Amino acid sequence: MIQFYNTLSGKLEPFNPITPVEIKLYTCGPTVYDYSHIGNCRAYIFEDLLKRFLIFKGYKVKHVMNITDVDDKTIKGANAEGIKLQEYTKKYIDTFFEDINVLNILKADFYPRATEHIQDMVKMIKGLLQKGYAYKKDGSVYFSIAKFPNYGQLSKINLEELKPGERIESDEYEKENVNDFALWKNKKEGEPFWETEIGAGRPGWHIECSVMSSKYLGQTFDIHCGGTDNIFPHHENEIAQSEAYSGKKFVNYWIHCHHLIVDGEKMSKSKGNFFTLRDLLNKNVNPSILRFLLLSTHYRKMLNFSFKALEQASASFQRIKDFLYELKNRSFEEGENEEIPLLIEEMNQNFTGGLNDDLNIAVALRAIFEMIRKVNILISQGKIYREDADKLVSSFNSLDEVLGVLHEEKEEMLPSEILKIIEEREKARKEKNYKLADQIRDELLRKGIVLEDTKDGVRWKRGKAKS
RNA sequence: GGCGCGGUACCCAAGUGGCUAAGGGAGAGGUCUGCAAAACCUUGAUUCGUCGGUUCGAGUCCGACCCGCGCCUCCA
Repeated sequence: MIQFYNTLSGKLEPFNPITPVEIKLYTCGPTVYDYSHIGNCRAYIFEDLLKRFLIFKGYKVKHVMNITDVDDKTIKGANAEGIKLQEYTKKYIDTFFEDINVLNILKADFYPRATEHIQDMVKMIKGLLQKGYAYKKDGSVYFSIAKFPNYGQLSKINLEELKPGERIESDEYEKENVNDFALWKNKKEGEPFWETEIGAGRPGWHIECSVMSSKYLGQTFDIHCGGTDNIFPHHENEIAQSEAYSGKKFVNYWIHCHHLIVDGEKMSKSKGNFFTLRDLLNKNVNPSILRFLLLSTHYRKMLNFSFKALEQASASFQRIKDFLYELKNRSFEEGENEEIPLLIEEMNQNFTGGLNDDLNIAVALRAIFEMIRKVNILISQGKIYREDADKLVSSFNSLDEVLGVLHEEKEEMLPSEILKIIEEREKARKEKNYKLADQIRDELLRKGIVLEDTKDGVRWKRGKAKS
């Protein structure tokens, strides 16, 4: 049985899909005004883990992720560069796809864009006007939260106690109630707009998710994900719009991941601790290791990113890689150990059991590390045979359908000059010229290449460049 | 102010009523090795922020307090 923490109820709940045939999943996608930062990456990776796990459990998943390509920030960005909105957002849409690809995130089935669903939005807004949930004012359309008594159910916010804040003054739109939110924003100087039945203007932010989720997944669907900051007001407003319009429950399970902080502080550009994925790749951070790090903290816990944490994750990750390398490359005798299938079964049980429990990743990873230790002991006792090694490798590959980190990148080739150097060293070793051999080894170490002399010959791997 | 999260070994971190408190990293010891490195094995908290309480029994429940952090109208 799978259970998830549902923000709506504030409790762990058994997961019961609307139809077991196919789970309908909606995840809040990027606003394409900048490169993905590592906080975005964490959210995407969490959603990917969730989705992969559901697939691993045998479900089909229909996944929709929106792309917000018109909003205050994209407009501002395009204007700042003096280019058309589409031209501006295209760049970040492209880089978004590059980023999720680098992180080995499974593709969604649909990536609907706000600008391509204006007519659908107009239709929903018209419906809300007709039903009396929305009103027009100075060319804009607002949702009247006073008409929706359940407002606040997701965020547990009591509107009477919500202090309006200073934002009212800076808001140039007139609303009946400060907490009402815009469904449609009147045309404004210097902003793109659409001529529609409800007037010339552009959509408010929340309406796109309500429209596009129901269009592709139906008016009631299973899971909606996002970061905790989206709970209020974005997701609260989505519920209000969608349920007012359809009269049906919008989403059964709201699953939110917590934020990421850097060195114990909120990540912000002004603090200089703001990292995009690109920044890290430029620092030669291995994306699999980054994925492993972002994956290994439970999604509802705040994740403290630091370069020290990255190093620890790297060492931990390397332990798994070394184990698999050993299984694949060591020469084992023919035969099999009947204990192995039992150990594999135990690992699978523990791994799946952990993830069943609200994606408890720590328990799942423990299952893997316990397996590694047990098998390493058997290897040192000579009790692992060729077939066992093969079975173990394929069992790890199977679990990696969920983790998405171990998959073998293409066998990396070293530059031929370095291969030549390694050969030279081998020759020196055969001639017992250990002084030269050690010299060469140190030289390669400085270049970040670690050599290991094993019984089955020399092995190299990437390490940290040491001076 | 409102809502919420967390404080478990040097670091990260699981565990939410009951055998000896997971796992990973670092450290230490050992195996292997020409020596190394790497890898592998072994090793770690009489104790779970503080103080009370409930209970036969609490890190785990209740209360108070201390500390750190996040969100609160467009930042995942």
